[in-house]
Amino acid sequence: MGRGITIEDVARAAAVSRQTVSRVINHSPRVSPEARARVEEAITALGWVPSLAARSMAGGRSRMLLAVFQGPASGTPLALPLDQLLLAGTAVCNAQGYRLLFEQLAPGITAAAGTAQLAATLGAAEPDGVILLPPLDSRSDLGALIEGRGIARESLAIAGHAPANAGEAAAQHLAGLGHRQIAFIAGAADPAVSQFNLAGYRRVLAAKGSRAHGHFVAETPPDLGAALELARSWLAPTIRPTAIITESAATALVVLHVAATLKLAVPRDLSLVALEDSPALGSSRPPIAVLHAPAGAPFAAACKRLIARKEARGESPSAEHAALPATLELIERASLARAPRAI
Amino acid sequence: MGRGITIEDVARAAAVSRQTVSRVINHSPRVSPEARARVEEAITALGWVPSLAARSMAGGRSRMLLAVFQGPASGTPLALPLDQLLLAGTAVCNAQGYRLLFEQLAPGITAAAGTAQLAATLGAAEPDGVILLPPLDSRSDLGALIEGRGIARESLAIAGHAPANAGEAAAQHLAGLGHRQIAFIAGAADPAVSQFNLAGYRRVLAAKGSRAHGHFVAETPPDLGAALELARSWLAPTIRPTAIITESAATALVVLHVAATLKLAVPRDLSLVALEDSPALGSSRPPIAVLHAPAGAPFAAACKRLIARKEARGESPSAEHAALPATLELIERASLARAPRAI
DNA sequence: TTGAAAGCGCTAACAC
DNA sequence: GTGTTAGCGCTTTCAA
Repeated sequence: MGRGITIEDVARAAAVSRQTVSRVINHSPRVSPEARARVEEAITALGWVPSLAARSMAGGRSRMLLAVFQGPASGTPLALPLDQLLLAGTAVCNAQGYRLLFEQLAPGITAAAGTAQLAATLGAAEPDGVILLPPLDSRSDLGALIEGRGIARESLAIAGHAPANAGEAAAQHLAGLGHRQIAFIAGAADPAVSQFNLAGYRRVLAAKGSRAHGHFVAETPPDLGAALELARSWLAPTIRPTAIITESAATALVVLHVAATLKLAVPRDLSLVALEDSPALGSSRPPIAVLHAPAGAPFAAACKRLIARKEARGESPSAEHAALPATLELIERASLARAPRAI
Repeated sequence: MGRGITIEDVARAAAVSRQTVSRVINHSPRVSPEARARVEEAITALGWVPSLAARSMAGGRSRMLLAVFQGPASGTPLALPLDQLLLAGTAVCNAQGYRLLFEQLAPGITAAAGTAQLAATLGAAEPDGVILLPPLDSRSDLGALIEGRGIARESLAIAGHAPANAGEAAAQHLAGLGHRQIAFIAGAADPAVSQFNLAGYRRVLAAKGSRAHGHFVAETPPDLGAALELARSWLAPTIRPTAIITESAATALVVLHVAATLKLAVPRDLSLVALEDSPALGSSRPPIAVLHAPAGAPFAAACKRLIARKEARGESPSAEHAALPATLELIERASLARAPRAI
């Protein structure tokens, strides 16, 4: 039905010129209140929505952002929480009248072919801004290509690829609660990430003069059986951790279960933090706290910044493109408490 | 650098008119081989990529598909494997020169507001086709809105919302392997899905004359402790299931662990199938088979069909929009075997 | 087989 | 403040 309504129709209905309609939808101050009112009324009456394609052609702004990521090797699980990015990103973009497009660079693709693919997309879609997702954020050739076209760029660094260290932060937080006997159980999908977190954890304990990292560390992801045994062997003795950091959500649940069987109350006798979230952690008894890098928020922030740059007519494409600091988020849940007085 | 190359530049370089260039990129047969060759050479030489916006305006085809989904209520995990859809969808679309856009309808949004939001997006982006993702696939008002604009539509039905019943299929498969004592442990995020699977499972067992569904069924998702107990209580006795279906991946791992402690060999003494995949299932010993509805494939198929309809100049928007049958995929892994002779 | 003309719907300059 | 004039880069007629 509504197909075919143009700015012309709106202009006629409001008895103004197309330009005035254009000024209204572009928030130009140079429109009289009366005209503006008539135009807005006509717009809603007709249900008109300006065509992105037309605006793109005429205005030189596509109101479109492009997020580029590296596709997973076949069978490999994707390292990126794409759904979170999509959710957070589209929400921000849509709110500002922008669209967000995702572009997948084939996993095993050569540098040259990848550049070509991106170049093609840039040419076709003419995005107003591009976000390079890890591990592409470090590809300077892609960055150069983008900025060479005069397009704004942001690079997203997230957990594991990032300066922020969840292992360190978790240990720090627990130490702040008075804990000294803090354990760590690896379980990240990527061993490199585990090493990174582990190093951070060790740093904190060393700084606090604790030697728990000598006794209470599992460097490799345990399966269910191993995790059960491990937790039992740590928690049954009198000298035991008062807090445990687990990289995987599953292991956190195992620890919780073992604690329960040993009559250890969480969080009174044992604090628990996972470095990975999962719905199950929120519904366990008690729910288990999580410290992780929320990918959605920084991504949304990157989108916002790109849009702001365009809106501000700021023609500073190759300006700042600092990688976002990977901020960590602590989901406080009932599994955290101050350390018991003496241990 | 390359910014500003237009069809005009290519035409000049190839010593033809713009039309000829246009014909070449649109695969018109009415171009001489020589002209075509010159044009193609010029295109690659200049690195020209036709502007989507311009093509959209002039041609009436945006080469853009829109996937609409319902956003998750805050805190709620998304019911849709968005990343899989994104991966599979963009791959198919990009291969055909199309783009795929995702639109999120606010979760608690009213029907009217949802329609308005979709209408706005349809007007702005002018997609060539729209895919309604569950649970939006059943919203006839949205379907009508889309087709009213002359836009092709597909609706995707996936697991749980779909005719295909993973519980039934899993039971059927195990029965085909000779199993009669087949157990079922619920664990889907959505209880309605569990009910659905459970019903299917019961149907199969009843048809086979088995009464296992009287003894070996857990209707509510057990937590870790409950799952351990449950598995032990079922597997320790002489009369026990020879196969177990678990809805959650985590529970499958628990069962595997218990079986190991009881010296039951999987799959010799016990077959195992999960209705949810997870990387951990692939790396357990033995790896655990999965039967699930892969969302990516049917979604990609829907994209393909929408594109094909456009390419075929088939102006049959309100034509067939049959919901895709939710196909199930069995990932055969070493956890499946024929039932032991006697039990 | 090819080219010329005429837009698609909107915005950027300019006038008024 | 408002209208007018040109296009943006491509495809669609229609002629040749």
